[in-house]
Amino acid sequence: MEISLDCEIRMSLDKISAKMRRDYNENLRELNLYVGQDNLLSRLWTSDGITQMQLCEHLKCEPPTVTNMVKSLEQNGFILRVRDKKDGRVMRIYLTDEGKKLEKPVRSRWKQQQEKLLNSISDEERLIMKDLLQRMEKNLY
Amino acid sequence: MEISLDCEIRMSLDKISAKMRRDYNENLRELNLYVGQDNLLSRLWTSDGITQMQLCEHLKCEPPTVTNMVKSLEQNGFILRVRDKKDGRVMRIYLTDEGKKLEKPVRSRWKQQQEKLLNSISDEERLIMKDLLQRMEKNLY
DNA sequence: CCAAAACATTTAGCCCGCTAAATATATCAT
DNA sequence: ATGATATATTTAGCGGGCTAAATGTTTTGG
Repeated sequence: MEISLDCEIRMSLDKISAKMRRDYNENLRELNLYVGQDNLLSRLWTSDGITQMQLCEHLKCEPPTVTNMVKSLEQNGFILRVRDKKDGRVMRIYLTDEGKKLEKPVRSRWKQQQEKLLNSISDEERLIMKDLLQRMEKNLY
Repeated sequence: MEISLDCEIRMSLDKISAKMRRDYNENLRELNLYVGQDNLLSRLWTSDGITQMQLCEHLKCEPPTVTNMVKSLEQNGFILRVRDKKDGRVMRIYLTDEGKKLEKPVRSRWKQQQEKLLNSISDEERLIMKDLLQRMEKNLY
């Protein structure tokens, strides 16, 4: 296997993720969100009242990152931070009504961007892609 | 096509790129580089003396981003910024000897990370992957 | 020739993500 | 019961990337 081919895969991944990130960010600004915040909210739409540490694990990022994201989302009225009554160290994060309302428009934007990305790529190819990506993901951990 | 499958592709891409970025960043710290700076240097290894605008185009990022990266790389002694004599608006970027010396160790780290990512993925699969990724890349632009 | 438009870069200020260190609370072991 | 340790979060400060606005230089059109 040529090094150039490896490079092309690496570079393609880089470019795709960077471009997607920019596009999502631009797109989410209409909802007063920044890229990354949608993933945090997405976890809360499944079930809220979880701790910041649980968000860290889900988002695979560090505690200070969650602190900042949560602060911004709270200031914009999408979530509430409530100190746990039994364990005073813990903050539990709840969705506000405004935060719940974002689920539909965010999912719609996800779907739209996914279709743009996967345009002209067949169902079979999508399955192959999914498999390969998941194997690559495992390789990294 | 199920929305869930699209989501899995999107999420896998997200996770892979985020993890790769973190790993590269950690790895490059040994060379006193930050992730992203390797790509800028990589363009210069091909040929230096190019302008910041040309770096913008190559890196597909905005002028202020290049300003900051270039400032940091200059402070660390890897590049030189020289004002163009014919067009006083333009800064031309040159590699220092230290900057040139980074090519080998950076390429070695790229190769290492690529092999980690593509571990257990056959040559045929790599070709398929490359093709699919390049089609996806085109879709975004 | 000179004012207006175009262009390259910089500055200021965000957010994401990080690390190191600080803070606050809870638990554990003596 | 209390000092040490563990855990959750925050603060400070950095770099990548962005936008909006400022600066400085060049080009252009009347």
